[in-house]
Amino acid sequence: MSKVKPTLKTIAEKTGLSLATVSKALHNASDLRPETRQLVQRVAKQVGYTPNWAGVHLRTGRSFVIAFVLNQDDEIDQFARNMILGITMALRETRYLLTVLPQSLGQDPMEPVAYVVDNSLADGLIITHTEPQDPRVKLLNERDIPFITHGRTELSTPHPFHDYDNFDFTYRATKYLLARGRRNIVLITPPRVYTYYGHQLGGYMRAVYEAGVEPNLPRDVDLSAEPARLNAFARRAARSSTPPDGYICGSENRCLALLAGARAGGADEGRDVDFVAKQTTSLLDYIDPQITSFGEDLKRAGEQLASLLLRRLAGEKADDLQVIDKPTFHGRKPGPT
Amino acid sequence: MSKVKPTLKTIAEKTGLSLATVSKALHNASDLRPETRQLVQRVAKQVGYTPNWAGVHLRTGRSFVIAFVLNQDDEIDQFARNMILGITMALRETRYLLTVLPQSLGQDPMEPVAYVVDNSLADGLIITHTEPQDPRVKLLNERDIPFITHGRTELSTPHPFHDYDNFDFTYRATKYLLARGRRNIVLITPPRVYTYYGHQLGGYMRAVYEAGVEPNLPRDVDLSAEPARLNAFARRAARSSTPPDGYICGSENRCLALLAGARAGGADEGRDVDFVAKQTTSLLDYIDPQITSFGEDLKRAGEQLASLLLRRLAGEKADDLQVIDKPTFHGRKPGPT
DNA sequence: TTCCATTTCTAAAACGTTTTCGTAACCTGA
DNA sequence: TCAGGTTACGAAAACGTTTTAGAAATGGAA
Repeated sequence: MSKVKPTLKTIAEKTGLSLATVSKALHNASDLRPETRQLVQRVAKQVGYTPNWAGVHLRTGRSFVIAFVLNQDDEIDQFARNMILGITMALRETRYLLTVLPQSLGQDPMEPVAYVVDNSLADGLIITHTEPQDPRVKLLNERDIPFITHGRTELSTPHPFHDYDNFDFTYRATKYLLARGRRNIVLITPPRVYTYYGHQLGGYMRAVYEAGVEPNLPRDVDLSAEPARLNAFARRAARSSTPPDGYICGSENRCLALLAGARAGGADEGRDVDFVAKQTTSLLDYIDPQITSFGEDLKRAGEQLASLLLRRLAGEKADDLQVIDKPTFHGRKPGPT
Repeated sequence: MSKVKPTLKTIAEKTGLSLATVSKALHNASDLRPETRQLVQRVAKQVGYTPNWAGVHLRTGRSFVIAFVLNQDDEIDQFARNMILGITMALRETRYLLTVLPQSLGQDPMEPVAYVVDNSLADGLIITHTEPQDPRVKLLNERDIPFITHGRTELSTPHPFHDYDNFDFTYRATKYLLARGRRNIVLITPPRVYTYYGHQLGGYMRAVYEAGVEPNLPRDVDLSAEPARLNAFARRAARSSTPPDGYICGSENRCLALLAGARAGGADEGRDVDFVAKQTTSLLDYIDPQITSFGEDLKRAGEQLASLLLRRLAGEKADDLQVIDKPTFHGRKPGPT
C-alpha cells in the first residue's frame, strides 16, 4: 500500500491521459469520449482518488464549508445540539462540511461573522438569535455573502430565513389558558433584543385583548434571566396578593423552575395555576405533572436552514427561501373545567 | 474600498520587497532585519491582510482544522452542546477551526472518521463514546493521525484521552445511598458497548460488595433505552415485591423519568426511594424534589480535549496527554436518617 | 586593496486543481 | 483531392503560500 495520496497526476500517468482530460472526465464533461470518461473513473476508483480540497479551494475560490455561529445563551433547551444535528443531516451526501464558531457571552456578535468573512472561511453562513436590526445581516448583505438566519429581521432587503411562528405559539397558548378559565397569565419573555421577543409578546397581547383580560407584564424583573431566578420569581408571585394562575414559557427547563417555585410558594399545579411550555425535547413526555406544550422541531429547523442555504448557494432568490414553521400542539390535560 | 482580498503579492508590491521576504517577515523569521519585519507587518495590518487558508493548506499540508465526531445518542444531558462549547473556547486565539461531523444512529461508527482521514479534512480528531476495542482508535493509530478520545480504551498502544472517573462516580453514589440505609439499589447502566459501562458497573459492584449487600442487576430490560421506557420500568419496579429503594442514573432527564415512574408506582421520593444523578446541567438546582448528584463538567472536558489535542499536534507524547476528571459532589439532602 | 564570512534578501519551484485556448485528427460533401 | 466543420484531447496558466538554494551587499581582517 502506497503512502502518498493519489492525485489527478497519478491517474493521468496510469491512463496515459493528460491532467486536463482526467479532471474533465471526473466532472462528466461533455466533450470527452464516453470510453475515456469510464476509463478515468474506473482508475480513479481503483486507486482510491479523492480530490484535494485545498487545491479545489485555491483554484475555484469555493471552500465547500458552511459556517454556523453557535450562540451561548440557551433560552431554548437543546437548541445547539438539535440545530447542529439537523444541519449535519442536510449536509451529508453533499460536498459541504460544517464548521462551528463560538459566539461568546460578552463578545460582540459581529466578531465571529466578521472573522468568517475576512478569512473567507465558508461559502455560506447560518446565524441564529436574530435581532430586528441585525448588524450581522447588514454586513453579510453588504458583502453579498450567502447566508440564512434562524429568525426574522425587520430589514428591508429580503434574505433567506427559517423561523418558528412565535406569535402563533403564544397566541394559542394564551387562548388555551383562557379557555381553562385562567385570567392572570404571565408570559415569560425571551431577551428583548431578539426579534421573536416581539412576536411572542404580540401573540400574547392579542389573545389577552380579544378576551378582554388585562395582560400581566412584570416590569421589575428580567424574565429571561437564569432559571434559578425564575424559580424565585414564581415563589414570590405565588405569595402575592394577585398570584398568577397561568404561565407561558419558552423552554421546558425554565418551566420546571417556575413550577417548583410556584409550589414552594404554595400554589398547586392544575388547581391554582397552569403551565404551557414550548417543547423542544421529549422531557415533558415522561415527567409529572403533565404539562401542555407547543412543539418546535429544532432538528428539522437545522435541516431546513442548511438546505435552504444550499439552494441559495445554487443561485435561488432570497424571497423564495423563507419558511415559517407552525407550532404543534401537545395537549396533556383534560378539557377546560 | 478595493474589492479584492490582499495577498502576499499586494504587500510585496507596496513594500518593494519580494514574496519570500514578506512571507518570512510575517512568520518572524530570524534572517531578516527588524526594520524590514516591522515594515511588512505594518503594511500587512494597513491593507488588512489575512492569509488564504487554501494556499497555506496546499503548500504546507496542514488544514488547521480540528474535527469533532458528534455522536447522536445522548445518554448524557447537553453532552454535545457543552462539548462543542468547550472545544471552541479552547480553539479561539488559535488558528484552528472546528468542524463537526455527524455520526448517525444506524451508521457505521467508522464512516465519519474514515471520511476525515481519506479526505485529509483535519489535522486532528476528537472522538467520543469510546469502546474498549475501538476500531476508530485502531485506524487512527495505524495511520498515525493525531487524535484524542473522550473516554478510555483497552488498547495497548497509548493514546491521548480525557475521561470522567465513572468508577468513582458510581462507587461514591452507591456508598451515599448505602449510608442512607438503602439496600436495594439499581444502577441505570449506559449502553454496554462503551468503555465507561464497565467503569460504572465496577464502582457500583465494589461499593455493594464492600457493604455485603446484593447487587440489583435487572436482566430483562435495557436500561440504556429511551427515558420513556425507564419511566415504565420504575413504575413496574415500584409495584413489585422487592421495590428498589435507590437509583443511580447518569443523566438528569433520565432521573426525572425514573422519579415520575416511581411516583406513579406509588413510591414516595425521600421516604421509599432515593435518587442520585450525574449532573451535567443546572437543572437539578431549581426543580423539586432536591436530588443529590455528582457533577461532570462537559464544557471543561471539551476545553481540555481540544488543548490536549493541540499539544499532541505540537509533538508531545501520548502518555503525557491523559487526564481523568473526578466527580464533584452536590449533596442536596439532610444527612442519613 | 583584497578576500572571506556573515547578513539580508530574492528567484523559482512546488503543492493540486480547473479552465481557456489551441491543435491535431477525423469526417463530410463537392 | 481538398476545403470546411466537428470531435477529442492536451499545454499551460493561474489560484496563494512556503521553502530551498543562491545572490548581493556589508563588514572586518589581512
